[in-house]
Amino acid sequence: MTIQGGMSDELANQPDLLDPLLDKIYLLPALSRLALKKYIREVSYPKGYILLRADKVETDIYFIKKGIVRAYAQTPANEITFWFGQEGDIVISMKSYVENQKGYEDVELLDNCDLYQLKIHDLQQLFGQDIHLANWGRKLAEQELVKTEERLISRQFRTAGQRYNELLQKNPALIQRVQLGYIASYLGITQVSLSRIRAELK
Amino acid sequence: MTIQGGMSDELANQPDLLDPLLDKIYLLPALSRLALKKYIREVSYPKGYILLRADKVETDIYFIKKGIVRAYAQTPANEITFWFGQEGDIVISMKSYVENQKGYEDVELLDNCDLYQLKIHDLQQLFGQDIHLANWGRKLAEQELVKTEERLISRQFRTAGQRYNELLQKNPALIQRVQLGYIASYLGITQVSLSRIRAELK
DNA sequence: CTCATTTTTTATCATTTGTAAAATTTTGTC
DNA sequence: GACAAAATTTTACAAATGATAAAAAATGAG
Repeated sequence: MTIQGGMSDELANQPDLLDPLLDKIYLLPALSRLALKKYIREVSYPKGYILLRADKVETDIYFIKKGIVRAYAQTPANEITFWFGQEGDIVISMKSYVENQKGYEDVELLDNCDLYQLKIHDLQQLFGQDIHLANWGRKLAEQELVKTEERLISRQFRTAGQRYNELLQKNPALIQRVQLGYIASYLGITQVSLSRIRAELK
Repeated sequence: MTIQGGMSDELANQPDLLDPLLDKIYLLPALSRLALKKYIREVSYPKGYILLRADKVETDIYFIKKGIVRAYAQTPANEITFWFGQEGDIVISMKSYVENQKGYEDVELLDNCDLYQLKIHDLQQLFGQDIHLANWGRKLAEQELVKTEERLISRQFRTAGQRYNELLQKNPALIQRVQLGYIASYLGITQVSLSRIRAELK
């Protein structure tokens, strides 16, 4: 079986991790899914690569096939990490995607990463043409919205110590994969404070 | 001129504040907008009324025509206000809307309020039928997402004092309309701390 | 394996923020 | 306008967090 269209051989030939990723958002009819996949290509970048830049209107969004990334913002005083992305997560500059404006964040690869790349422009064209893809895009935004709301609530309702424990429970792998300085920043405390919290747990 | 369909006379007869509210999200073709408005009705509730409840899967969403509301969550220790809504804002339990699950929040009316009410079920039906409404729903989620992200960033990047000043500048009316205890909670500090911040500004 | 570099922890002190209680101001009702 | 209730500010003290520096541990290159 061959798949027609602009899809790369690379993408067509390997066991497909993309389909479940797309369907997790919203179950698409086969034709709509194919139409979308025509515009998706796979890319790899090395550890340390800056995938998105705060001073730029980004033109692409990414799905993480393999690897881990962090989003951070530069402030006059220091640098604040406010998001980690792992396998299955979506990397978007929301400001670019929604408002065509510069975002807040740089996104840095903390590992060598394999990514699925998709042009925002192509996606928006599809939204106007295919009701299933329009609803897929709706669910994409809605699911990110719930996740973002959960992060906001966690931050507003829980102390840094509680949030660290929450992270330990829900995502123990993250703490193995990411250095504690970034995690402290993510929790909104200094690395010294995080050390104190960790010391209390022993 | 008469408008056919299920729209109430009340809604049809008054100067329409609803159209601009709907179009601000995403400019709809006339037919799609009419299809949507058929399911929207206007309701009023008094100050103190609890519009959404944390322990309930909510079935409706609301647009605020007139008035001001707050969302808060009950914690074992106390009550945390984490959102204010005013004219033009949308009141949704995102967990109910997106995942059909209980949310975190009660929403209390801080004034007598006029609201536009819309059943989530009806809206979701429309999303499957009309690509323009599907894209309207997409933009609704996307715009709320950017707003939520901005609240998260504000909270993570700025001190309570900075955030109070930001609020003073961007939304001075809010501070007039809402008691400071709620605003302190919203800023993530005690009322005593907020008093200290306000005292320093004089 | 060893050394240099980076990351994490520990210790000390200064600052900020919270808690509790009292004093003051504002609001709403009769 | 006077009173009661609610909201806000002030004060004093306690607890938590940050800044800085130094020690310890972990990581990585040769």
